Amino acid sequence: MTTAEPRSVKIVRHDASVPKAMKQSDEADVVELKGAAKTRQAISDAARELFAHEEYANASVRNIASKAGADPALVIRYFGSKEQLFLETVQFEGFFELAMAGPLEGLGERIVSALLSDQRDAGFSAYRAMMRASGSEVIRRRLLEAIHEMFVEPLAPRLKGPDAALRARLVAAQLAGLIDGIAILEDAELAATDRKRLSEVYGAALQGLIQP
Amino acid sequence: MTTAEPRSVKIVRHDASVPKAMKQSDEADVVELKGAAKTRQAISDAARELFAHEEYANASVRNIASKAGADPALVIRYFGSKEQLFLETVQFEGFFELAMAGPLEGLGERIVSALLSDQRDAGFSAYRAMMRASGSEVIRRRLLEAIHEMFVEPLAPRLKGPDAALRARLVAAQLAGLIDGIAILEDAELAATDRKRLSEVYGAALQGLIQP
DNA sequence: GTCTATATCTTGATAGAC
DNA sequence: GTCTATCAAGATATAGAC
Repeated sequence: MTTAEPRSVKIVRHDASVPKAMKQSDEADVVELKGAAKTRQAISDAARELFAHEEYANASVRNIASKAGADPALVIRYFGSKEQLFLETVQFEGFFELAMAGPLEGLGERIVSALLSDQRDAGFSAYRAMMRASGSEVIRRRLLEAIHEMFVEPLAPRLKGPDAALRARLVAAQLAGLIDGIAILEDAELAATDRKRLSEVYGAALQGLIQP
Repeated sequence: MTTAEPRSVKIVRHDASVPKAMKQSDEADVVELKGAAKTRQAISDAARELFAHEEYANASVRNIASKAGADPALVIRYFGSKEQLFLETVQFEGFFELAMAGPLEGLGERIVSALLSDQRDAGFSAYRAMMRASGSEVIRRRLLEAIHEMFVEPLAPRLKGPDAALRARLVAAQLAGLIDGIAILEDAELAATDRKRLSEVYGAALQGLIQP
């Protein structure tokens, strides 16, 4: 079943496959993967996909290996454990940075809008996967850290008035609640709502905490 | 091939030391349950407790039975399946009704305040349990129904202005995000925040959707 | 480097003795 | 009514042949 054919695949290498040594060049260089590196990448991709759409308990090592066209034993061999594999593959991307970069005026609407356009991408999936796996303390803490890094830390220093840190954290909470409804509970009415309208209405609620 | 060796590790029966005062609930404890009804009740209580604090996959039938001091076979016998047991035990209570009953003025703050005082009760636990088990479509739908019954349906008809139904749904989303932070991710900073201050700040954000 | 084979454990659920 | 005994399936993880 597995490809004994020595075909190589072009991928963009991030820091995921780099153990500990810091790369001097921070450009994402395109490399040709062969052998173990290729297999490892295939496992990583398959894991990201399965963790995103399946339940944590259901995304088994066997299923991941099968989807990757690799052997289950290699999954453990390369990543140590299933939980470690989860932590290395399920990550957020900086898709809020653009929205966050602009002025405080209209920021609430831009954040919601950015979230809604990510619907098929990594943001929703990572949050859903981590919430469903939040019985694990390691994963729970990872998600909490991500929330602080993505929202509270960039946003809090910019907010005027009292309780800036608290308000920044609560903006993140508002967003989390929206993801709960759309991406986790799959609320059909919410998903069917016009994005622009949703961005306006909910964005105004966020804005109420950003500029009280 | 199960263990032919007579191991000493077994399920400890608590018959000799049954904790009579397990729950001090002031409801319906006047009736002494006996036999099957008593066992069923013990299983139900243990399940509610375990589903609330453990991961769904980790709250096994065996663990539930062990905690209830009953036999694992009886769990299935009485409730049919693990999922059915979940649906029969994990339920919301109407703890928002009081807050919802008052005037629209200050409703946001009252809702948040009601939520925060429930911290140890059924509301938080049920939401956390259902979110973590949201890989099951049945459970996912149950939670979505509860959100609509508790929030959208009572609230939407009272809201003035456009998008009343959407705004009511989004108020529920705001609340869900707060529960995510406090009860699921166990954000220490959020939990340590003064309740009154939190009710005021986040309540104002809710109020922005209730009375735009 | 990869995969076959398996060890070990746990799950939900069932059958039948007591 | 309760529990012993067990099933069949599936999980993670490991050892060692190729």
